[in-house]
Amino acid sequence: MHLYCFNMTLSEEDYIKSIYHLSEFNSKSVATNAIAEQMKTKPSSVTDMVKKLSEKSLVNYKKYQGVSLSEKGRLVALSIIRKHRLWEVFLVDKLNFSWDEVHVVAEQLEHIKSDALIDKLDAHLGYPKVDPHGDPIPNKDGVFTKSIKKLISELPVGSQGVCVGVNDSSAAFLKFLDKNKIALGDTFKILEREDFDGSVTISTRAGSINISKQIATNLFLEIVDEE
Amino acid sequence: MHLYCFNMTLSEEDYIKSIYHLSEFNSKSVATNAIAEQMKTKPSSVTDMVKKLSEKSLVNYKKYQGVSLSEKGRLVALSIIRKHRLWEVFLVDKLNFSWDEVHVVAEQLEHIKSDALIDKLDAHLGYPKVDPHGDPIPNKDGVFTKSIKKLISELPVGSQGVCVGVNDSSAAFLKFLDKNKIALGDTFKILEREDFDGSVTISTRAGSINISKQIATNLFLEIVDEE
DNA sequence: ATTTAATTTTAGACAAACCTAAATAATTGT
DNA sequence: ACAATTATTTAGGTTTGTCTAAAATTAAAT
Repeated sequence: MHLYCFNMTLSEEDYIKSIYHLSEFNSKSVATNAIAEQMKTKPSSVTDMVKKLSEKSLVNYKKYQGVSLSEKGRLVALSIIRKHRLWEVFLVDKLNFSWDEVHVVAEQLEHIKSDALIDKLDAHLGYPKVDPHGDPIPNKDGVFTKSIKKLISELPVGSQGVCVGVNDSSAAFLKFLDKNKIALGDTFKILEREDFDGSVTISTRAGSINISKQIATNLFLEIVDEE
Repeated sequence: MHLYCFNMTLSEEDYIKSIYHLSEFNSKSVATNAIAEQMKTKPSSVTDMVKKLSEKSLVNYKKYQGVSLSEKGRLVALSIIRKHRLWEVFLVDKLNFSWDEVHVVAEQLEHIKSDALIDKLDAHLGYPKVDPHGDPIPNKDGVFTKSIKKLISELPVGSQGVCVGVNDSSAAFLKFLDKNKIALGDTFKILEREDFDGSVTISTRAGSINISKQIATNLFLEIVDEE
């Protein structure tokens, strides 16, 4: 038996992905309203769809009790996320897109149905482990190493890690990073944090620089060593 | 004003493409039944859709008189075909798909909406002029050099050309070509044709070989020089 | 030139995915 | 504990793209 079904509509896939992301951290059940907000639809539409997904055993659902993904649903979600992130790597590594442009296009590409395509794309990209934002790419069976990606503002002094992503992906912010010689893949160490303004001094290849709290809350590090 | 509209549904795009292909050679108007057969739907569904496309000025349509693409519709068709063929090149050149596998996947990829994506893909592939089947790739403005691709069986003795495609793309046929050292991109010259069985002698890099009429009716050459 | 056959269109229905408005259940505040 | 608020569901309607069956038009055949 195949792990996930191919006969899913675009809309069904989007709902599954949405539910996955909403329950990614607080692994409780997800509220109808929360899904409606994320999907930019109305709660009544969500109820309709959730019933449908429940009949397909993709979610666990009891009236008024919220929704959670079944194991089957979780695997579907992970296969979509795998595709999304592989396409993002492709767009950045091969087509020279910048971080902030890839999401919208990947949202479309993630729905392409072809196992062979994804296998070959994966090989072509050299079996990447993370996407351009530093998020882990699940393997074929939905297995992935949980990211220990954290915002600089949330890390203690002494932490060291590889810059793997941004929170704010506006053109302005990316331009700022460029000007300050901060790039994806660089290794940083957090040297000092000022209590009064939350600014942080970090060491980079180009020496040490001080970044504002606002910047610190928008840069993700993948932790290598935490003192 | 943009040359083609982005707010088209998947189904609308498929109909436009279908009408384009049906009127590609006999440039008359296309019959409702013909579209229905190609699209694997019923004639009544075609009538509905054709009315809709007519209101959007994508086709010329008068009751009981058949359909033809408007200039606008033709440009939409060519932009879809451009995408389809670029993706086919990508699948073969970069992901190592074989000729016969790419069509189905490209049918999905051709609907991805992003100008930037197609521009960058085009550049990444080195601005190819033809797809893996030897069919020409229209440029951004829908301009393309009409292919002078012909079956070996239809060419006179003395013709010379580059092998650009196959008619029958079965695994068995592709295997046969492989065994006889015939590959896409090879230059052939037609040396002789036997009247009694239609078999043809062609010169290849590896010397001259005789191919049966059946093979000759399944191999396309892009003509370089015709005596 | 009619009749027959084939093609095309209309009319009415259906499923998917959405909507609004009203009803019901759960939660919160006092 | 119970009224008020918020969250969720139901009921009924819309649009898109499909269908079947019947009616209308065109083409073919004798």
